[in-house]
Amino acid sequence: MHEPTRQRTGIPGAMSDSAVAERLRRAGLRPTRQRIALAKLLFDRGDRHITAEELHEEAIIARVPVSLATIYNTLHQFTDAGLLRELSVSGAKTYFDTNTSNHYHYVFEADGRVEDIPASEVRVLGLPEPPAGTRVLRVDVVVRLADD
Amino acid sequence: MHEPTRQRTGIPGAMSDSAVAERLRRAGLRPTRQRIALAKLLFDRGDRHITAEELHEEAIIARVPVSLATIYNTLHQFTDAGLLRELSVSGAKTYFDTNTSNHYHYVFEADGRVEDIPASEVRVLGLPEPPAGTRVLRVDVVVRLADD
DNA sequence: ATTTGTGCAAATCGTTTGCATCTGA
DNA sequence: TCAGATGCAAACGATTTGCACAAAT
Repeated sequence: MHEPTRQRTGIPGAMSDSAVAERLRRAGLRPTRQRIALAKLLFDRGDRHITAEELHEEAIIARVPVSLATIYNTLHQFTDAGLLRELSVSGAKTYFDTNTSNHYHYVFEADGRVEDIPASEVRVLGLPEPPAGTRVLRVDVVVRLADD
Repeated sequence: MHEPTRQRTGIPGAMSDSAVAERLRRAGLRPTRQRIALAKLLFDRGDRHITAEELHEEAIIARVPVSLATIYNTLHQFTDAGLLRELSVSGAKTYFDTNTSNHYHYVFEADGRVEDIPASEVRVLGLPEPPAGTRVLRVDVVVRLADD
């Protein structure tokens, strides 16, 4: 139960409020209390896939009272600002991915969990030209897994 | 009334009721009026991607009064029976694909439309072994397109 | 006769919106 | 100050569910 983790601050996270504020500002977002708090929850822990509901709970636990509406607003603003990526991967809920770089996902059908496909050299070959008048925004690859 | 055309055309469809009934029976489904009617709407026209709402409208137009609840039930039963494939591809609505073979999709972000990637030699290379205790159900590839 | 399917309306779930109230630059 | 954020509750759209009724074997 205890990792050799010296300090939970060796993790990517542990940005100071002002560093987070600066990051938000650079993204064109006014650094409000809620946005700073949510940004820290989102980005202080490396790559994660999180739903609005989950983030809301974390916020409450972290004693950052935010309404669900604000969570949704914030997630979408962060997405528009390029800080997050939206994953539409399983039917119902929407996941937000703190890793906006090019990568692919596992989806565990058993519980709907989403995870990155690790260290992969995954490549998609043989894609035809996109239809006239359109351009490729991105290519999503989802590997659906069932319990063995 | 009259039977203007026995087989509407060379289109895949035009299965007789009894042929459809047989197909349902083979899939382990009791061939009821509604299921037969819906199966014909779904499968008489080659590959399609359709939502519950859309199928409901088609059914009404085809003078097959079915409730939306039954549409949902039927789509899921067909999916469980392997007659359809569920596509969770864009946030809100769920698409059902009458083509259950291995193929990939375009999603037009502009309107959420889904289409098959045509005649493709698409291959996904470099996937790692699935995590212990799991097996790959399938690999989905979605190419998201925006208007140019 | 028994089992299974169907229709309806109400219920649920995730998400969005309208609006009055705050807050940060 | 004052545009922009936030909270709340009501609104929403897609899907599901509970239960009385109807149809298939």
